[in-house]
Amino acid sequence: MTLTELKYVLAVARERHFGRAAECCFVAQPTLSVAIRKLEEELGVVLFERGGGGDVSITPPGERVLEAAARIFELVDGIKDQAAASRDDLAGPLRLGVIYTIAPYLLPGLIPEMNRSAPQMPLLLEENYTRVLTEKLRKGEIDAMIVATPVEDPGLLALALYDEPFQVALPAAHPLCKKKSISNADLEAETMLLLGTGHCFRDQVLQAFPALNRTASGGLAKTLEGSSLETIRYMVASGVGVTVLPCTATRWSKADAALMVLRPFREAPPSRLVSIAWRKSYPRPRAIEAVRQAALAADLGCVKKRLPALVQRAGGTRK
Amino acid sequence: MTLTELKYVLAVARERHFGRAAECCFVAQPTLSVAIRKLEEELGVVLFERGGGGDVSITPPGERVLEAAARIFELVDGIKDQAAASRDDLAGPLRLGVIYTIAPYLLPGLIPEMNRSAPQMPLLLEENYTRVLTEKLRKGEIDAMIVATPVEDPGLLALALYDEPFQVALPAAHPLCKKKSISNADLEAETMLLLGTGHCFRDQVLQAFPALNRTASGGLAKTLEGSSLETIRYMVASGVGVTVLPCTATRWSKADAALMVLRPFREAPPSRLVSIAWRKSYPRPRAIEAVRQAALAADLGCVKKRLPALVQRAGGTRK
DNA sequence: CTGTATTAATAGTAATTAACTATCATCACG
DNA sequence: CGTGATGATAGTTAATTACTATTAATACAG
Repeated sequence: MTLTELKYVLAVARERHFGRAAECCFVAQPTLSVAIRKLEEELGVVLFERGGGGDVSITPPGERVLEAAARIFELVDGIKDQAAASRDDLAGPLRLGVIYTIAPYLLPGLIPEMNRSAPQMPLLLEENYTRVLTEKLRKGEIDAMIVATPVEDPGLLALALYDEPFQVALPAAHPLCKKKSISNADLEAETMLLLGTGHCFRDQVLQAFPALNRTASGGLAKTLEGSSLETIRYMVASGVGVTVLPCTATRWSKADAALMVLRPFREAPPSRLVSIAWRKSYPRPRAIEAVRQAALAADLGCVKKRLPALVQRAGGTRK
Repeated sequence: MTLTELKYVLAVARERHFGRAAECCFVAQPTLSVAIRKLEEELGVVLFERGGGGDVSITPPGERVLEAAARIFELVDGIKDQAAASRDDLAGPLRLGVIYTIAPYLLPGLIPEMNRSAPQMPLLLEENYTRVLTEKLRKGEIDAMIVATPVEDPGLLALALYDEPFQVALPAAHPLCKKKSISNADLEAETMLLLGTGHCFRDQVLQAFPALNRTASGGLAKTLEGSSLETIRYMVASGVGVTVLPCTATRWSKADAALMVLRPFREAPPSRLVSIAWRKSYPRPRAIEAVRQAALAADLGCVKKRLPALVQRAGGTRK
């Protein structure tokens, strides 16, 4: 049984005439004769009674085939309609994961931009660690992620969004406030507040200032498990210690500004590269591109936007 | 879009693996790759995400195709099941027309026989005139008819069932009762009770005794419009006149036997040939045969059953 | 009754489509 | 880095489908 045969059955039943039915189907009459006889032989049932000179009439079993065939073609049309509706990459939800240290600062600018540029594509958002997001992305549990580490997974693609320099945040009363800029040596002598393990930003700060990594042995860094950058910011404001923040996390209120001071690095400032990543096989590339464009359009203050040309291709180590 | 393609979609979705899905479908793996890509291109939508080394996952639009495809195959299976059920000629109702002067005498014997030989084939019965039944048979409004005139319609086939001789029915007090048999001359002198126009039996009696046809000019025949043979029988019993009956209509009760007498014809007895007819194109020949066998098996007393060999082919005049 | 027109079936051929074998590209895993 | 597994691709063969031409059967007109 084929859909073509069923289509012919519908046409013959409708026209009650093989010749006219053939015209409707844009085929020659013998095509219908052969196709319908083939189906009749397959089913072992005569579907039409060909009355010599008179017209063709449908038999009771033919009637039943007809009903089912009509419903089959409703479903076929439904498939085509839904496919046409799905053809737009920017339709249907996109599951987007964003790491903890980016989401609160990027999303307020990204979401309105997406609502404008892709109103038919609701974002299903998830905040999590890079490691978890990468795993979920691989498994297809999310469709894209925005992270701040190089994405080297084979099977994933990534594009850089922006470069985010770090700055030093000091309590307003801190002695270092007197300096215009902070040297690495200055910083390494302070009590540094850090995010808990798992946060990539913690690792990035530790990598930039290896000397901080002396916690166990009398420690200059203080790890705050289960915290967020916002929590750390409040602790700085209350004078507990100093910290390093990505610049997107440094746009605070006037009230906060009275309690905290920002200082640039004297030496080459550390920074992190924020990228969007997705499965190489993900079938909606334009959806990714829309998110990328929205991220580039979002007002993030201090960051250096990356041009499309600066593509960071994942799976880099091996050629 | 073809049913084969949809079958492959179901298999790949079920197995999440092109190779295994191909095995399930008893085809080679490239067949699936090509077929599914063809469908994806036709729909303009990616149905499966082929994840490099990992397994295959289905996309949201693929999911929707899957659901529709599953329902399509339910309907396809339904078609096959119903076709299998319809394959038996002796299943499903048979619309049988029988003329007024046969039905009351044949059906009491035919129906139980049919219930025995074809219990899955209910008979939808209609009593009517030969002319009306023939028209309905041609139009496909009934499937077969039992009549007593030669069926000459091209497009129809017929087989003789039995030969039904006529007999004379007289009121018990009638002078002719004294005779052992009735001559045509005797009969033509009597007041003959006849069915109304339209009944073929009326015409057959008039044809056998042309002298009766003098109604207008002082009439020896009395036409009873809208009556049945039973009504005529009662009128004979009440002494209104004599009549001629087919022998199947002469099996009456003892009470009736006290009021009416049957006499054979002296000369070659007139008779009528009862046949079953159907459209040449009717697709259930075994259903017709079952009715024919049941009619031959029915106990009709006096008739001469026709053997299958004595086929009366319709549309006879032209070779 | 005979020729003509109509309609579906059949035969034979051409075109299209589907499937197979062999091979390749990609990626996961020791 | 090889090795094994997986899906894609290429080229060929087989099967199916559709077409043209013709036939058979019937209805209809003269």
